Amino acid sequence: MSVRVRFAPSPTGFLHIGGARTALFNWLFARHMKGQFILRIEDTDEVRSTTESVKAIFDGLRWMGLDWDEGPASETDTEDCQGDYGPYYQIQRAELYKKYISELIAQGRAYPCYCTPEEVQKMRDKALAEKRTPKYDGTCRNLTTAQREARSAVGSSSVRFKSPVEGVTQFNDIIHGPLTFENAQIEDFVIQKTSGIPTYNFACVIDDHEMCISHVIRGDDHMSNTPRQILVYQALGWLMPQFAHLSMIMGSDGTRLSKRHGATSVQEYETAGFLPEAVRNYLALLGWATEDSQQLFKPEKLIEKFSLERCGKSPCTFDPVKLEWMNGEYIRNIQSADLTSRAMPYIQKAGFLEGKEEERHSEIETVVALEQEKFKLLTDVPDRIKIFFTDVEYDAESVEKTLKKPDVIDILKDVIYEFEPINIFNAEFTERACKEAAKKRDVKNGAIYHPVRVSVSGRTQGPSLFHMLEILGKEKVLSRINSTIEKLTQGLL
RNA sequence: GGCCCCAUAGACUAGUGGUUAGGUCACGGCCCUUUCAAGGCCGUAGCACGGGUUCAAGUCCCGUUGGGGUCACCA
Repeated sequence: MSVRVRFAPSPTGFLHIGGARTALFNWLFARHMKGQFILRIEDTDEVRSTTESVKAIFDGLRWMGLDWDEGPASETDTEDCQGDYGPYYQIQRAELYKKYISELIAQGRAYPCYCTPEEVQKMRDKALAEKRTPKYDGTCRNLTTAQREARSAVGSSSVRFKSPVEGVTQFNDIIHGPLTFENAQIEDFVIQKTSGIPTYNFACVIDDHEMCISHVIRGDDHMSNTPRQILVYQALGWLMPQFAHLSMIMGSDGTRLSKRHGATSVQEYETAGFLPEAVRNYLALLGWATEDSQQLFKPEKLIEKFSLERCGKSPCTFDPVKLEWMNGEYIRNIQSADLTSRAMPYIQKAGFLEGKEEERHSEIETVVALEQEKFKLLTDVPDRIKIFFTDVEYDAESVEKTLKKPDVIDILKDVIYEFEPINIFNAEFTERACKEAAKKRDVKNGAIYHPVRVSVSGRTQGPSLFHMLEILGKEKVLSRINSTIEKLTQGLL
């Protein structure tokens, strides 16, 4: 039997980092097993589902590089899909669910319930007040045909699944092993709302079966839903898929990852300058590891080595610091041309090239390459390369530390004296010239280097000095140093 | 509270009865270096606790504690 897995988000918000991890594990498993990865939109929540969320989910998955073999092909046209098991929006599969609801009612495995949400809520409150487990009391479970007819004449109904009152429901989770739940704990849950729309626990089963899903890989917050779903499989006489429940991702304080832990949507990570392959690599390591605890994987290696059996059972904490480290690793390891194109949107956003980014592409690439090993985020790129393209912005602290020392003006003048005759203004000759200046003044090289750095770049931190000078060119370097001398003389710094 | 799951350093984890408990991030030190990085070397730090089983337990069993999940006409 071929492997078919699905990612089935409900479109009620952006693509959350936890959802992205679930999608990734499904995708890795599908690719590893040479199976199918299916995207299904679970939009049975009529009030919270939005098309913006559908788009956000698509964008997030595409950015992560998680392509789906079957699923919606368009976020706007819900009819448009790829794959033979569509439609992939649940709201369009209403007839299918109705068919099975009728079947279950006919078999006596489900029944219409005329209790209103308010009445049910009252039961719940009462149970809680008496410290009992809230559970539907079964008012409508044993109605006679006559009673049913009478009640349906005056009002519409929801449909409840008739859960067994005794026995246990078991399944063998790929990650957790054998799991057992007592049926007595499971109430007669609603499978069709009064609106006629099925609930999650029902629609999910119908679709997983109809779409021939072989493995259900999802967060372990769904673990307690599983016995309910299994009951539905059994009632319908269907074989159930294999289940694999992934551990939850937590924030640094041990609570469920949420807004107050910082960025939680993959879109925010894109904006912050992360590379999708780094995010993917990091997320893969949250709850999964190889025998040798390898950290960095080429994309095809991740697919090759991934296995559900090696997924961990315990919850894990999301660590943004390690993600940043990993992003830096990826940035260092791609071609500088590639880095430059990926950083381009962030450079454009910074705005200092005023729309001339494309025509100055090769210049940019040169300086990006110079600084490549220092970037952790793509958003670091504009900040580090800016000095090559804009006028010097003097950093107050750097000025204080290096330009406010005695003799600095004379030192800079000496440097100009040494630089002026240089014809080939490259790293080698500028370094030689600076050393010469140091020698003549009988000072340490650093006494020359630091003032030069600050006068041409405005700060103490930056690229390798002589390479920076070479790229800047003789004309710019001399004019920046002269301008610094002038400002110093006039007391403007 | 009921039910379910989980438990190796601050974080992610390797480990399937016999290991000096390994790797990665973070942290500290040293080296390299004009700066910031990167890199190299070294280091601090861990089997939650208590009972069993066994010649031998991080590893198996039970309990305790702690953490998480879930108890909707949300998914």
